[in-house]
Amino acid sequence: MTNLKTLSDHLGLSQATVSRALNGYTTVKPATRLRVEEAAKRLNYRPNSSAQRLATGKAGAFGVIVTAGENMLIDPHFTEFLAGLTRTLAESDIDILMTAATLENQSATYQRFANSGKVDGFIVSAPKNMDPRIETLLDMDFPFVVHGQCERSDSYSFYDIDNRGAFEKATDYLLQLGHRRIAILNGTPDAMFAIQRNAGYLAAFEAHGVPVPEDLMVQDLMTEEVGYDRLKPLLELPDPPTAVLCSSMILALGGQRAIREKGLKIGEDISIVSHDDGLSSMKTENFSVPLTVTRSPIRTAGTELASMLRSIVDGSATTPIQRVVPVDLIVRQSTAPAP
Amino acid sequence: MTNLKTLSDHLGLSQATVSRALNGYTTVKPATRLRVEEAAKRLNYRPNSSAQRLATGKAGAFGVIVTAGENMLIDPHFTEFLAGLTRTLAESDIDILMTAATLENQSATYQRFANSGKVDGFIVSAPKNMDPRIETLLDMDFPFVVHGQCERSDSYSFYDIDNRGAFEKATDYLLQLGHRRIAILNGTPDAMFAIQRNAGYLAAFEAHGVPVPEDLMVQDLMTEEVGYDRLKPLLELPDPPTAVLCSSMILALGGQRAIREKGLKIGEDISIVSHDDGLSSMKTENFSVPLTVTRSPIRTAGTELASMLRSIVDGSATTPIQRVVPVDLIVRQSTAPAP
DNA sequence: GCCTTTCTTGAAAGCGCTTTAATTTCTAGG
DNA sequence: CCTAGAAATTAAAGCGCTTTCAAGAAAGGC
Repeated sequence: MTNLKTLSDHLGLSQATVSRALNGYTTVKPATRLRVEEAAKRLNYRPNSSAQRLATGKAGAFGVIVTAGENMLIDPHFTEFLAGLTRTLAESDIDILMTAATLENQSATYQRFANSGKVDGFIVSAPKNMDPRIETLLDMDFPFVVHGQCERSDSYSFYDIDNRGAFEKATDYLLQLGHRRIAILNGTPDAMFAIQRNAGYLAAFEAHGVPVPEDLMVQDLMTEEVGYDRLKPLLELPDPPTAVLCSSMILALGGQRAIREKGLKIGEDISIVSHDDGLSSMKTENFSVPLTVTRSPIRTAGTELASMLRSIVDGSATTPIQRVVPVDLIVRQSTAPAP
Repeated sequence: MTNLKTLSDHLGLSQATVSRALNGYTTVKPATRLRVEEAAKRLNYRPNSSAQRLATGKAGAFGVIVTAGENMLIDPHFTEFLAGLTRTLAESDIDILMTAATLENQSATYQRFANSGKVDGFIVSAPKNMDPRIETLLDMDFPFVVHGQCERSDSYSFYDIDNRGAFEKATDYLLQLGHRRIAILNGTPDAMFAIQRNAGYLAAFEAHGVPVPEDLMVQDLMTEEVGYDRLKPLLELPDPPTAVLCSSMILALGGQRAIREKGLKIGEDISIVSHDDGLSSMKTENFSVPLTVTRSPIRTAGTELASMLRSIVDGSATTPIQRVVPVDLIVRQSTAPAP
């Protein structure tokens, strides 16, 4: 394992010159740099990253802390997001440091990672309403970006899709089709995206002057099981929904099961609109009845947030970067006028 | 940000003593240790991990390198696996360093990570037949564990489920039910698990003295789309399958779609058996017709491999650890005697 | 009370790199 | 040919920790 000393001895140069040559300083004679670079490659020299970090004070890694026990890591959406992150960061030789922390250890873990110099910044996923993690990070004054928008959003960088707009658009579309009994299967009430989507849903009703069917609003975990369990009783109501709005494809999958079991036909007896995060392992256009969706690839969020955090950490961004991107409504066969 | 010097100055002790007290050396007077620990907590002292690593030569992290462009990261199975890893490693304060590397950069990335001291060991996922990564790692003589079993498996540590046995069992069960035209939707032919499952499938046919329906053997990516696309034409054959064996729940999902479209009834006209990795976001028992499966939670693989690698790195394991765990066949409603 | 052992603690080297300050080597102007 | 200034290089300090070796303090044996 060649280190700087070996390399510089070998070249008959000082460690300082070799280091500078390798790090692209201009004060090195071009010929020397070439010689150094060639030798480094030949001897397969890799600077020891711990030493480099200790000397520079930079960690060369971003932290992602998942909540143990929460289904974040087992959520295909999160993986897709991670894929985006990884892709962008690999370009700039930044690693992703991942750990699980229990809910109580959350803040402590962020502090430990920051203080121990393991990471240069954090990527915070799935923010909750009044998320304590954001408070912690702001207090620590440590770089971070958030996937999602929440309170105090003026003071930090985030990237989010227009959740509210998306669901307002979708609800509006269903209302225009004549639906009145529109169910919504949404995420848990603490999740910011769920709050925002609910708000969009409500706004559309208000705009149409139609009373909100509050008995059809569901906020729960986003699993297939829940989609099934929660929609099923709604379909048994004397006045069942004629349309269902789902916050995720996984929920839609469960909803479909309930609908099919009830003997209803999707796109005829009942309409479905789902949000589609563009999971590559399963596509909404391939559902037995292709789904009408509000679509926004969650992977893009990963790539965007990665480069945002990068520019914050390297100092090229001085003020918070904040982006909210619009979401398209893609109409397919799962929606039809109200029966 | 308190460092060792601040802390020791504060205590009126030397850095050496404080360090020893904090790292559990026995040669420190109990009273002193207590005093140090108390002060460390009060001053919120976190040893700088770069310095610690530089001094000890340990990285305190395991590497997971995913192949960019492959669907590994976007594969829910992989996330579930990661969840297992994370969970176990969090206990021992080991981080997971994740990067994506293109297929060509694969070996170079492993070397870079190992030589730069970023990680103490690697966890290799989804090994291929004659996987070059394993060669690279063996050549480097760097600690690693593999999720899956392949050639030269005597020389390294791995954890795997009994893929061959599982699919032999499943195929045998279908053959006993009188099925002869049994389709198999398997992973790509380079994946070790797919090779092993195919072998199990073939072995069962051989044991029953039944000719293998080679026209019904599919090896492809494991996506919903592929499941649909590849099963659909088989169902149109003059002599269509009466049973389908799927290598993943996702494939089964696509297969179901084709079957349903054809108007066949699962568990009556056609049987399905799938492998079930125990994904928590979607359960095979909740399929509209609950699936008969060979089941083995992939998350367990994560926890097991993590602790295996841990004991290899800390030296408590001297010879390769190798585990192949049996897989249960769980019979539900998706299988019935051949029509 | 003195010397040997056993406990504790401290001084200092070293991990491998970056970077500032100092030094040497060139280049060019007079 | 000498010298000031620029260019290239080096020496050495330092990043924050661990750990070896040495030393001082306490304890036990005679």
